[in-house]
Amino acid sequence: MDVTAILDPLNDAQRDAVTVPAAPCLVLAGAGSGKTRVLVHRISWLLSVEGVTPYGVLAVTFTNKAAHEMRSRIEQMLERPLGGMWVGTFHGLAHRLLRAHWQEAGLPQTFQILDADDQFRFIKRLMRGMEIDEARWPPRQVQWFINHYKDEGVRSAHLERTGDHYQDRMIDIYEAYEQACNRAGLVDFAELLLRALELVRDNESVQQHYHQRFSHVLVDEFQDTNAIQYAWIRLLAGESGNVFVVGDDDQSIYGWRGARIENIQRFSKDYSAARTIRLEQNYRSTGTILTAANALIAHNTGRLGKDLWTAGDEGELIRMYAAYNEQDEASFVLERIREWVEQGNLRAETAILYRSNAQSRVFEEKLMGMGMPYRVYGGLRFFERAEIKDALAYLRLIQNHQDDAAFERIVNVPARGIGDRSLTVIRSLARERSLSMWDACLVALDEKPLAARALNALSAFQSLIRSIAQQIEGLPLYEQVEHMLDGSGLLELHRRDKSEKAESRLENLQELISAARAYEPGEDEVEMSPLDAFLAHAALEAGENQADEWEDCVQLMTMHSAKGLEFPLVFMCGLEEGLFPHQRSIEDQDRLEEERRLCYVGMTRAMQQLYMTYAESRRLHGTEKLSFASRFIKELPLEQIDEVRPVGLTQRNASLSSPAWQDDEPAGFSLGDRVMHGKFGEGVVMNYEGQGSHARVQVHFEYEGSKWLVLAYANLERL
DNA sequence: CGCAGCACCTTTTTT
DNA sequence: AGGTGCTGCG
Repeated sequence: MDVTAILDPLNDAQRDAVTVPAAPCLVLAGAGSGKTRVLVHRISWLLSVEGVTPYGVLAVTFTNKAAHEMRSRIEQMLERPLGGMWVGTFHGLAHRLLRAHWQEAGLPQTFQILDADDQFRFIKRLMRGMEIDEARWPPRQVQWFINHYKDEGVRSAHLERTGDHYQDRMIDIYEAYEQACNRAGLVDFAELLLRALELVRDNESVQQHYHQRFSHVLVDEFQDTNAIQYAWIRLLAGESGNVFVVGDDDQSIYGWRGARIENIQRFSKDYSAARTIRLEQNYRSTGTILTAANALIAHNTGRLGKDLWTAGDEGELIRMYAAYNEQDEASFVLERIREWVEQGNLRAETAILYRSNAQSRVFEEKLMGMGMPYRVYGGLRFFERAEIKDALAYLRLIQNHQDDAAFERIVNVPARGIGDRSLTVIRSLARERSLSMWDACLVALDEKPLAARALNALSAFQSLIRSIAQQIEGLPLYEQVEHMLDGSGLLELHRRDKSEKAESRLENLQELISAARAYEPGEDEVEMSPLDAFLAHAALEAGENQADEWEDCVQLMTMHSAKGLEFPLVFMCGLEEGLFPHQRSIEDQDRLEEERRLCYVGMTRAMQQLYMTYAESRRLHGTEKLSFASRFIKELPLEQIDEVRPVGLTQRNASLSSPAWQDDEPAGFSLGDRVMHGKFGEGVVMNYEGQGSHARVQVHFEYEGSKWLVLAYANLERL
């Protein structure tokens, strides 16, 4: 391999990172600075210049997409397949470890993976069995509680009961959940990571093996790692290992699901010899966009610090549009897209970004109306559809009769006379004797605590599962799926249903057969049965967000899902206080800063042109609400902004001299100030408008909620 | 057992 | 507003 091919396309900082001598290294890679390129070239460098074998390399990402892309780009560069190298997601690799060492990990060989939805249902069922009041302990919160602690590496046994009834009961449920999962051979997403960590940590020989094996560990999107993922990296790489992590603290937007932005700071402490390399040259956006994005993110505190720059043009100003309402906002955006397309550009080059999914609606209606093709990201993925999950549950139960989650899901789908009454009896039997539902059925058939009719139904169900299991043994995977669909009655169930939805469900089930036919186990899955591998694949890689034929479409997505993508023309919509930053994040400094990072992520998606819009009035949850321009707009430098005025000026803020969103801060108060009010108590300044004696501030009070106060009368005291 | 009507909630999402 | 999930009835 020619070294020049690896180094020539790189700038100085990138080259530094790619060729850094084997030692811990932190690469702070700004948006659009060639992060993936650095990772790919780094690995190529290690393999072709440093003489590292693929076998010794571990590369971890968060998403399957990133993992696939990384692998294929390395292979393309080196012009050979890279057997032996571990490239995958945290969860995928953890799964691989657990499959390889299922005995040491204390799992049954046929253990199955619970996705978030499976886990939720399972928790709910479990709580019913425990007769826990779902109003006091909402299953959502229980799920959050369990995952939160698992993400921190804390098991129920580590938690102390303090006498706080709420907390203690949570721990009880957590404990029962762990037991139920163990009994059923089920592993949720957080468990994959925790269990794999414990496996490597507590098992000397396993640890030795992987330490020796992985001379180089590389991590993508490091700012998104949670506590356990970080522990995992340290454990696998060893204290002085060659860890090469790439991330951007300014793009950390997943704190709410456990990501620890502090891991970036911690890295330099834990690996004191670590070099830090900054990639600040941006290859994506215009100078104008970068200047504005830099200015915005500068409002955050505790950054590692980084300013993006470009060798390219300043480009056009950022266009700001104050819409009258959300309808007007959508019309404005779509009109601009129409012009863009008329000028001979692609629809697929444009993206409409918003903070929350509900905002897509207006755009969709209008796009539909004008016959413009579009694609909305997000929503249910293939393997998450109800009919597909039913089918998978059959396969799981066939594979492992102890799988209670699967059992509960399909025991009466299609209806076969096993009602709630019967199930309640079976559940309590299972609980009393620590049995799986399946085994509890066997006991019930023996002890007959139910009417003969119910018992017959249960017995028939078990025979059905057994007989399908028997029939499909040894068949090719897709025939196994085919047989199951037929034998279970699932196909028949949807065939009989004459609704439109049932038709698409049938199509999806057909598609499942095709997916099984097309499925090829990865190199790490060859030792599993094809069916187990397929089931794991379905859970870990839920499939495309939407089956997309490559039609030229306008792209609609949340700013979260836009991360990592780029578009020549970007619209950021709904930049209003309460929507973005979201109401729930406004009062907490850390969460507000995460919102600001999200705004930064959104802005840095734009290559050539960026539009930002807000609506002065918006219909949300059925009610009309007046709103104010987002503080993020006010944080952008005016020099980079071109205000697009509607033809007949907007209702409020009609002055032409200063931008519509820019009110002067009222004397003595700025956003985020803590204030005291004689009657309402303590609060935080959230917004302001007007001037002089008309100046008003919006204050969020601890107990009274948000209020608009006229400064001249309110007599606020700053704290 | 299935369906209809009603209360409830509503940020972001990957694995 | 709109979807979801639960309750109560036939």
